[in-house]
Amino acid sequence: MTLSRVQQKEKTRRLIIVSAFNLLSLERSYSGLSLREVTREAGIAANSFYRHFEDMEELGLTLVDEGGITLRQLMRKARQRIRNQGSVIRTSVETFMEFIHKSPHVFYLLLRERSGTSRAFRMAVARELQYFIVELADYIQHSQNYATSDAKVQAEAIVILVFNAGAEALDCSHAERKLITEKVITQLRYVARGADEIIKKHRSD
Amino acid sequence: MTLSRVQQKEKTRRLIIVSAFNLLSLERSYSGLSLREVTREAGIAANSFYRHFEDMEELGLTLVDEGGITLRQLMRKARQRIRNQGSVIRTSVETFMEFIHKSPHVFYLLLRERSGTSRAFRMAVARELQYFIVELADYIQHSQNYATSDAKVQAEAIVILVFNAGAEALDCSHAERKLITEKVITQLRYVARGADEIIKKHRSD
DNA sequence: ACATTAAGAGTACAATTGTACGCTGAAATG
DNA sequence: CATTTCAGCGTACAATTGTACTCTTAATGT
Repeated sequence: MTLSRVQQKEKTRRLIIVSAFNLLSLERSYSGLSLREVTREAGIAANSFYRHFEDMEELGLTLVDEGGITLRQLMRKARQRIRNQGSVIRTSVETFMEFIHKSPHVFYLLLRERSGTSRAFRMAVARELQYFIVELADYIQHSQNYATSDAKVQAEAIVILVFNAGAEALDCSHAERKLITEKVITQLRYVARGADEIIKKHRSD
Repeated sequence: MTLSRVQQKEKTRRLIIVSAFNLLSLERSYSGLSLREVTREAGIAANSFYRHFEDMEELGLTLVDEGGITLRQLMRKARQRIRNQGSVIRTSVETFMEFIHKSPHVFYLLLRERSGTSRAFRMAVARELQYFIVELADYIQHSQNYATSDAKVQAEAIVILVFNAGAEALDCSHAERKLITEKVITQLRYVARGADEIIKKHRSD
């Protein structure tokens, strides 16, 4: 069975994307990757890269987009779990930790490029996190009946704390991860409770 | 006036350190720096680098240490301000924002190497942040009379939120910075209030 | 005063990089 | 069937890299 030209091209494109992801690790960031390394990993000629991407930046932005999709799929799964069993905070955090464990390459990318040297990358990652924040803010707003802005400030704090806990977990053993998970859950409870107290108090003025 | 040999050496060493710091920017991370770039900036021969540092990693760790010292000096200043005028949260945040504005190069380094590709770097930055966290936890513990572990969890959340706000502020205009400052202050109040409620409640069980 | 030491410069080299150019073969088009 | 298109390859080249080696020169130890 022979592939059509567009099918073949798409296949190679996927190959490049997957190879780039595979090269990411704790010791290797996207910005530290060379074009040639990626093509070597993909098993294609260095020049063929240009048939698919303008340069490494374009590939990188594509990876961030793909990573974002993975992240949002996870988010939906978390919401489903919450409906089935309960505890919003615990379920969200545990789902996120599971994500880091299962798709570490995606997390390496988002974590590093979030504060990397390319403004385009930083903004791309920020945009992905915004999806996360907006969805969470929406949930908070409706379940707690807060103003939109209040809910968003709270949601942002939560996402940042979870994200950082994820980063911290990368360098740790499995046992330590459990501790980090419990710690961040406590922190999120502080945020949730504090927001509740302050917003409600302010309301009764 | 001629310098002694050790004085001259120290002077060159400082020159290398300062040059490396100067090369850091929003678009340029330490890991993206080459040994030759640093020596070029310093105006010395590439090989002379080795008279002072084993490799770029050793220089980098030195920079993190120096950055940490700058950060701790700032911390002391903040505590002094608090004694003089009041609001712990607001004063701390504003001092930190001022630090980012005045020593952006140091902040670039800490921000990026915190989640960089070198484990040694990550641990070095984590250690610097730990100083910050421990001091803050100490303050909280004594002023609020919490258990050590409770205070530390809270302090960690606060440091992470402030640090992230700093990172966010880098890409922003002066006006937007003000908004970010206010936002993080709100978030810290949530944490402080939530911790207070939960810990006190737990105590009365 | 002389011998030693060590900081710093200069040259050299192999590796690796991004990318320009031209070719090939097979799919698409007419 | 003849022609066009284009994904992928190979070669080539200039830049840049880290670092090994040797030389110079001036401060230091005796």
